[in-house]
Amino acid sequence: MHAFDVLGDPVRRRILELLAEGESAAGDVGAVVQAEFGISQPAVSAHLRVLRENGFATVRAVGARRLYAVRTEPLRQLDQWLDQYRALWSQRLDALDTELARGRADRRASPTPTRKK
Amino acid sequence: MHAFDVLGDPVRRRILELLAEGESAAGDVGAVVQAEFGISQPAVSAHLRVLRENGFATVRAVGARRLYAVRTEPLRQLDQWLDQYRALWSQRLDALDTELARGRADRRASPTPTRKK
DNA sequence: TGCTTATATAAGCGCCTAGGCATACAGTTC
DNA sequence: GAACTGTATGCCTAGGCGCTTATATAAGCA
Repeated sequence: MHAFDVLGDPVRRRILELLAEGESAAGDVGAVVQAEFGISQPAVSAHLRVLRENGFATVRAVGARRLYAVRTEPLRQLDQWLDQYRALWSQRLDALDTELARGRADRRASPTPTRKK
Repeated sequence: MHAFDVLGDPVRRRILELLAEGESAAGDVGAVVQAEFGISQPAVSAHLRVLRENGFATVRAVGARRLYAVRTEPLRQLDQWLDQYRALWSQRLDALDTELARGRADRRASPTPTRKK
C-alpha cells in the first residue's frame, strides 16, 4: 500500500495525529477515535495494523498493552516527494502565473529538461 | 475527495510529475501515461478530471486542445500538513529512538542516544 | 460539408477496502 | 485457574473507484 493510500483515510490521519502527541496505547487512541468516528474497536485495530505494516508506526508490548508511536520515516519521504514541486511554488507565483511562467520559460531560454522513469 | 486520495493513485502522481515539467496538452500527457500504464484514453481523461476537480491542475482550451498545468496550492497545503510532524523528525532521531525519547521526555527531561537503524 | 483529430462523458463491471460482529488470544487479578 | 481486560484476527458485506467500450461534442481540414 502506498504512503498516500495509507494517509488517504481520515481515521488513520487522526490516529497519526494523536500519536504525534506521544506514544500511547492502542486502547487510548482507540477510545478517542471510536468516539469521534463512531467505529468499532476492531476497526481501529485494523487501522493501526495498516499504519504499522506500512511503517508509519511502531509498537511495543507492555504487559497486555500495545504502545504505538509514530515513525517519521514515511513522512520524511513524503516531504522529499514534495521537493520536486517546491520549485513551482517557491517562485512566489500563484497557480495561474506559474502555469504561464513555465510555458514561457520553455519557449525562451531553457533547454528541455530531462525526465523519465 | 481528499488530497491524499487524489495522490493515492500512481497514474495521477505520474501525470502531476509530467505537468510539473510544464503545461501540456491532455493528449500528450495521455500518450505517455497510456504507454506506461497500459490504460485507455478515457481512463486518463478521468484522472485529469480528478486532478482538475480537486485543484491539482488547471486547464485552458486552445483550439481543440486542452492544456493542463499544475496548481501548487494543494501541494502547499500538504506541505503545511506535514508541519505538525516535522518536529518529530527534526529532532534528528530515528523512529525507535523518537518513540523512546518521547516516552521518557514525558517522565523526566533526559536526552536520548542518537540514531541507528 | 464530411472526415478526422482531440477530449470528455456514459454505462457497466470487477476489485479492493473499510466496517461490523464474533471470536481468539495474551496478560492481569484474585 | 477462572474471570476480566486489552487487542488482534476471521469472515462477510457494502460501497467506491478505476478500468473498458461505446459514444458524444467540438475543432481542424480537405
